[in-house]
This record gives sequence, structure tokens and C-alpha cells, in this order.
Amino acid sequence: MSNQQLKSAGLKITLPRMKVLSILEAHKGKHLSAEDVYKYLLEQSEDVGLATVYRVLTQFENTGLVIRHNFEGGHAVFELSDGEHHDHLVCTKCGLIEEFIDDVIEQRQIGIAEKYNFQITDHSLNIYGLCPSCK
Amino acid sequence: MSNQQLKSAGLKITLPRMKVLSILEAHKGKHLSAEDVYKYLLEQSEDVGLATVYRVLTQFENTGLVIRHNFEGGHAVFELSDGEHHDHLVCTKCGLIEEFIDDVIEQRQIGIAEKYNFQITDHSLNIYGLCPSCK
DNA sequence: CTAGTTGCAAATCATTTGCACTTGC
DNA sequence: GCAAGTGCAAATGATTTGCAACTAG
Repeated sequence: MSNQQLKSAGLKITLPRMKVLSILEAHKGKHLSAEDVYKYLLEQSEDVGLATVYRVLTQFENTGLVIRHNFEGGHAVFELSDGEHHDHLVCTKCGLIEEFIDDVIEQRQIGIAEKYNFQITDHSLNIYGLCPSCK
Repeated sequence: MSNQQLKSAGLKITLPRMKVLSILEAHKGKHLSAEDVYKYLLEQSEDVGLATVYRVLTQFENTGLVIRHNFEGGHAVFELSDGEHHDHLVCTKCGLIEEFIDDVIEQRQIGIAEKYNFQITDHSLNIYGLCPSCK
């Protein structure tokens, strides 16, 4: 199953890559840092180096398999791409993340890029605040 | 003049703080990294340590005097706050940054936060792409 | 005077890289 | 078999911190 995703991404099907992919699938909808993935691998007593986790995640990002987010606070997080773009609500207290899409905002952004004559390649919108259980 | 800003921020008026502030004022509208500020200080043969630049910028951020942005690509940039919130168009090739505000988007974000019952404290919207001269 | 500040060097954190070794095809 | 992939340890780059010396109020 996931083998196909790797193959069609032009990557050799190796143990570490499959393991990382399975971790990501097991946490679909979550946002994991490289360290997180590494920890989950250790829990499963899998023998994969942290450096490899970084390498694999970066490769997955390049093939579009995963999305990398740079939220506030130093470290990047990754999530399996579902092909759909979405933005985030991030709780600054507990770290909870809600995803959302707003077509009006998407359209506006395109309009703004046009106004400034930018060729838009990507964008990120993050709303920071306190989630229902933290406020 | 700037002395007042520091005093009202509850910070002692020290040489390093005034110098950093003057650098920021001399580059109003630009987005400088801590290293940038440090380099400008060196150019003026001012004797301020990089660590102090970081400390001062962080203090300024806490008092709301400056805004810190975490764009893609590792290092944070700072800009003097004009009290107005705004978002950014970032050129991924040359680093050019254009600022913009869109009331429709602002309103939408408030609506989204309400829908998810989040107490919004901050948000950042960055559109990445190629600027007119880079595309 | 003395709490707040600073400079410097060493420490930390996330991430990357060099290199000899292993593995997928 | 051989290029691609991996593990480990050392290197990196941005930022932080410990601490003794310094300075604003």
C-alpha cells in the first residue's frame, strides 16, 4: 500500500522510509516534529537514526508526500499531505492544532499577490491563541 | 525622543538599547535579523555584543516595541512596530518583503476563531512566491 | 550603592553533513 | 555489483546562558 506512494515518488522502498511513513499514517491529522517521529520509532524499538528521520522527512516534503510547517518556536512539524491545502489555529498553551480552510481568504490572497505582481508559490496562515479548554 | 519609548517600556536607558533602537529606526519598514542589527552596529564601530543584541531585541519584543517574524528559513527577523498589524508577501528568491493589510481577511480570521471557540492572541499570514523582478 | 545590564565564551537546540558501511533492485 | 541509502559522530547556525565586570538611577 504505502509502498506505492514511495515508488511513485521515485524513492527506493527502504525500511526506514516505510517505518517513518507508517508512523505518519498512524498519526494522521497530527503534526509531528522530527524528534517526535524519532521517539515513536524508538518506542517500537526500531533502529533508525535521527539523521535519517530528518533526511526522509525532507525527501517526503520534496515529493509532496508531507507538508512541513514552521510554527512559532524553533522546530518544524510535519504532517502527511492529504492533497488539500489548509491553514491552522494553534493553541499557544497546550499546542493543540485545528485545521481550517476558508475560500474567501484563499481568494483574497490570490488577489493580493496579483496586486503586488507576485507569483505565488505557497502561503501559510496561522492564528495563535488559546483553545477552548485552555482559555 | 526614543529615550521615552524605552523609559515607558520600563527599561533602563542604556547605550546598547539606544543604539539598537536607532538602527531599527534607521531601517524602518525593513526586516532585520539579529545578525543584521549586529553588523550595522559593527559598521558604526559600536561596541555591542551579539548576545546583547539578542537580549535587547527580545526585550523590545516583550514590550511590544518590535515585532518578531519567523519566516521560512531558520532565522527570525525584527521590525519596529508601528502599532498596526500587517501581513507579508515574501520573495523566496531575493528575500524582498512587501507588507499588506486586508480587512476582509482580518474579519474572516476573527470569524474562524469564534467558530472554533479560540481566544485569538495573534496571527501571521505569509504569502511566499517570486516578486516582480525575480519571476 | 546595587539591581539591572553587558560582554564574552561556553552551552544548547534543531538540523545538516562527512564518511565508511549496508542494502535494495 | 553498485549506486542509493543509512548510522553515527562531528559540524553547523541560530539563539541562549553563566558569570564576572560595569553602569544607570
